[in-house]
Amino acid sequence: MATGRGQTTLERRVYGVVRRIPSGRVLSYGDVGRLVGTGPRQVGVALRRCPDGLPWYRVVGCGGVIRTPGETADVQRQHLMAEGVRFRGKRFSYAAYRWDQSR
DNA sequence: AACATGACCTCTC
DNA sequence: TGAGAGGCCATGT
Repeated sequence: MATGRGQTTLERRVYGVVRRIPSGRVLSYGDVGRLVGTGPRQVGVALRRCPDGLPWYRVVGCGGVIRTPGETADVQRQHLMAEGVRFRGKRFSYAAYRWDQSR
């Protein structure tokens, strides 16, 4: 059921941050949560809404791991590789591709 | 108002 | 290095 508003304030904040992630860069659920002032799980719930045009695939699990369930995981990996992320098996170096806002 | 759920994270063995 | 258990906290019922 809709709550009246299409999305909550928290969701809008999450989307706002995710939208700012540049191509070829990634951010973990935990980091996004830090930025918007909430926990990692809430970020996952928010991204599950997945609005059109949102680069949701640039949000990954800690340590450069795809935490997305089902076939969506493959889609995400394809998107990331297309932006230059080089996977090492099923993981990639999160430290190397992490979006550093200060730069 | 209370309970169950979840695209997570961190600590321990 | 890898696997398991606990903790968190907003959302939906």
